[in-house]
Amino acid sequence: MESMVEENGSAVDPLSAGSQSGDAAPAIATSVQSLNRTQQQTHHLVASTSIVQLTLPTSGATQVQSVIQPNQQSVIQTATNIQPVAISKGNVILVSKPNSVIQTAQASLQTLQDKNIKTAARKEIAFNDILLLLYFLIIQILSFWMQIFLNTHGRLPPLESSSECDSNVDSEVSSHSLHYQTGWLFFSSTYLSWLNAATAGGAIVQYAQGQDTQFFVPVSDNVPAYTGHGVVVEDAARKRELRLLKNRQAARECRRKKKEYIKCLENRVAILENRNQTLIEELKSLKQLCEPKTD
DNA sequence: GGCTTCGCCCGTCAAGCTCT
DNA sequence: AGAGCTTGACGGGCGAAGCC
Repeated sequence: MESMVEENGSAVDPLSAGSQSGDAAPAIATSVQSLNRTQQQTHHLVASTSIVQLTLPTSGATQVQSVIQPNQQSVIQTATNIQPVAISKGNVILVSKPNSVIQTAQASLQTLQDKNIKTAARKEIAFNDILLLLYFLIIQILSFWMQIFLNTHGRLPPLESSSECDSNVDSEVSSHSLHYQTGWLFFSSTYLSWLNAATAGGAIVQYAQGQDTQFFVPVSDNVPAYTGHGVVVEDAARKRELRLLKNRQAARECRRKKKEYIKCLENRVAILENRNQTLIEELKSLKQLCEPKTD
């Protein structure tokens, strides 16, 4: 991943560069230097959402500076009171250096923390989207298969062990022209507890233990279209759900990138305004120096 | 307290673009 | 050509702030 940290005022366009590679994340203009420079360590810079996030070595102090570097032939001089900041792995950089172009107001600390919480919550929502889709598919398949079984047997499928089940269900299913693929998920009416566990970020799959009505649900990587009694059940709904899910995630990512881009532009504005002001002041001082003394 | 407005975020649709 | 991706546009939900 390429880092998109601005250095010396040259900004990187997060949309033009980041969107191409797909994994590059833009960062707010903040250059990072390790005090342990001799080791030539490459620090991994990640900017999820709008927050500069660094993945740094666990040891060693890290110095955070503004885009204005010291010892440079620039009209903008760096303040000398740079405070080394020890950064633990995965922490968020908050620039708070006096006289820096980039100032992190104290009030924005809370904002960043809130955004962290919101970002985490949205990631969980995205994860739950997948689980809900999975749940939706399972319920759909389950309902259809149960209906077929009920129509032909007048009862629910019996309680059977999973090892016996494969062949039994196979014959039942094939006799009813129910095409299915590999993988049988042992399913029961206790699936709600499984769902709760899954949506809570816990277990992915829990098999029921058979104290109540149990049945089997065909599950495959590609949920097939079923043919029962000559009626072809299209998987258009499944495709639509998948498309909506992907577009939902794409929209989130698009908005995130746009916000990053806007923040980057705002930062460039701040830098250029500061530089402009400094140049004006330097021009004034030079004019005063060049003016002939009149006294 | 109830209402209106505003800002923000989200999901969805559709059009354009890219890739295979 | 078609599938998939990206993004602008639109509408809805929700919370905060202001007004009565």
